[in-house]
Amino acid sequence: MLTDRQLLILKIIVDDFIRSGQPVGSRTLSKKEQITFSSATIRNEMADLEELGFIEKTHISSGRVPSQKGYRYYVDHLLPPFRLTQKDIQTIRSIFHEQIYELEKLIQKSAQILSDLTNYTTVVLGPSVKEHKLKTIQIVPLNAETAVAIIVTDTGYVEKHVVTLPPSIPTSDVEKMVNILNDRLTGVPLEDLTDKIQTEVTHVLREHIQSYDHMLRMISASLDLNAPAQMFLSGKMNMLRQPEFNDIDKLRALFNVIEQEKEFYRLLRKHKQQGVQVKIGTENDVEGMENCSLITATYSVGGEKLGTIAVLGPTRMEYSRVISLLNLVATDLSNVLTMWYQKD
Amino acid sequence: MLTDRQLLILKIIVDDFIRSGQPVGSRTLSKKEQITFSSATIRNEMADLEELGFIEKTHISSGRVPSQKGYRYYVDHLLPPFRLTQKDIQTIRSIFHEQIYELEKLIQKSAQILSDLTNYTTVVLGPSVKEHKLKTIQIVPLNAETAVAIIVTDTGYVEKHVVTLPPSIPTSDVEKMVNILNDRLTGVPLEDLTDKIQTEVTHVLREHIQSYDHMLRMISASLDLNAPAQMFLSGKMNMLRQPEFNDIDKLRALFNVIEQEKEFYRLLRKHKQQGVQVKIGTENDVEGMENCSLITATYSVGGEKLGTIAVLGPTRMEYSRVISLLNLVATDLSNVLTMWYQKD
DNA sequence: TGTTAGCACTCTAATAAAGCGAGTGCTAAA
DNA sequence: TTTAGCACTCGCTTTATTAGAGTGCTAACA
Repeated sequence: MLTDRQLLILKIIVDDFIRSGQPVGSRTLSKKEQITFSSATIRNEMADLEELGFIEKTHISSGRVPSQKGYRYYVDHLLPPFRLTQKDIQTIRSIFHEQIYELEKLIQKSAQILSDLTNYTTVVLGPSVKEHKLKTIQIVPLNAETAVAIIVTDTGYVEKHVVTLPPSIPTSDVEKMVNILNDRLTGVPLEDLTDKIQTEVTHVLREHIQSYDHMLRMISASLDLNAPAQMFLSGKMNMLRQPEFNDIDKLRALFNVIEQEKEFYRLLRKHKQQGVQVKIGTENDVEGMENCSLITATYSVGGEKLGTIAVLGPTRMEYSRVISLLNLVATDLSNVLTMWYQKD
Repeated sequence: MLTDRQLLILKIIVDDFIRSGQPVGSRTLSKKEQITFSSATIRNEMADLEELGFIEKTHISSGRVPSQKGYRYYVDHLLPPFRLTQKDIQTIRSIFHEQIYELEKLIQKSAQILSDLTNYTTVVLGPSVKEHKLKTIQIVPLNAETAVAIIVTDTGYVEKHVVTLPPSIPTSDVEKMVNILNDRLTGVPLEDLTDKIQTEVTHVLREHIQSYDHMLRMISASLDLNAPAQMFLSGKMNMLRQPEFNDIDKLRALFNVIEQEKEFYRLLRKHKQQGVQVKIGTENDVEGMENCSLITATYSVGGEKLGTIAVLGPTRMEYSRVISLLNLVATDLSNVLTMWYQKD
């Protein structure tokens, strides 16, 4: 559909605009060494490209700027191969050289490095804990009335919850209950806990424990894990440095979205299959993100998706570089996690 | 030193400027009902006030704006009594009506409500966990090589740390160790743990446990609590709405400080004694906070300071209202916490 | 037939000029 | 001591002007 010359021109326009942020004119283009024809020819080609919707003018006599469709085509067909510098690679690898054994910390660190390297914002969707299996439940009484209920999963995830104890319950009962719970529930995925308690634990408790109903309510409350997967954002303030958000109103609109987090949650969850995905401008279908692109990748253990890691930047984004960086982080992260969890 | 009339004028200028954000001229002032004299008189008085350094002009023929000294005097001597609305009071009280049993959540909620009510940014310095006493240590093995070490304090604070286990250590040894640690260390303030382990636990462990040195190192690592007290920020983005930060560069400078967090840590720790403290502009002695004021208050249990809660806003801040709100939150928070911890 | 030089034209952004209005300081009168 | 009056200052907005970058179109060229 597009001639080679048109592709060349489109590619250079996008590259140049991503680099400079300025609309690209025919004269500027004609000076590029890859270009062997005159500015007049370029003008003709640009008029065609504009008619086809790949580029647009900011005003009637301005240079051209990639349209959303133009970016899309660029990302799909024209992306120049990008060689990460050794320094970038080393910076990323350094995350995994440190002795970090906690999933959350590892994820946070990844997000931070990625946002530092790209100068954009990184969003990570942590793994849903629902599928993690219970390792142990502990109830630590603090005083006569309150206790901390602690849940540990096979992945090392720890959740705590301060609860009230029934008045004057014997300590032995608490211990008994903890034993029963651990006996029956170890290895059960967190999302099934409530059911399992209903079907298997209630009747046992009823036999052995005073005021078992209060205790049950309490334990159910602390197991109320309808909490969505954790999300980590890093480098929000990098957006302050993007010239497209020099306008305070655009900035406000953007941060409204960013602070919501809800939308990101939705967007990141959408990404199911492997590989890197690029969503440009309105493709994200979020108000306030018209001028942003979101590049997402999943990380996984042994092929099974754990979560999503994404970079948010202006549509005028260094796609090539960001995709490479994101890819590296995601695969490294997956590798490390796969190693971790294959030990079991 | 200042005549009553000068005080009146100063007060109205500050009030009006805080309200409107516009320099206040003699004509505007003369229309206020409290003012019984002419604009010419006001001009004379304003010239004096300016000479004394309480107000300044933004340019040679502009209205007057409070100087830092002016704000200082206003806060120290002219603060109008502020009656919180019933609605504000109820909103704040609602924090404490909910069944929250966790210190962190309570603090976060307080910060959030305070930033919502004021439209400024709230910073809270959580209690230092150093003085909390150990309730229990648990070590939950995850697989052959790793385990989660969990520390619970008497305040319900939980800290976890994933650690590596010595190769092929018997489970019984881990249990033994946990028993020994709990035996010897329960009730010890966290900050003394390392010492206590050195003096009291090492020799016992040596007798009973294989590869006790690895275990010791491991447990020490997970007790490495030189982590500073937690800090919570809420409502950072409220600053976007302050007209003084409409300028993108000022905004950047401000967020540089906010994101650092280090400076806040320093500032909030400085506040030792009871009561509300107001630091205006350069009084904070932090680059980038010249246009900001920080109002701090401490919260405490039974008179003993636990942490600090603060509101950050532009120097053109609703001092009266913020002080009242902050006061209410801090005292309510103190009351609730005192109730909690007097149960022991 | 595709390419290019040339040119008139358009529009932005930067700069200058002009007028308005809010506010000041000073003077002289009450 | 207070106030009315007035000349003056400056920021802000509006209007004009200009320079420059870029375009589309036409006609000539290979």
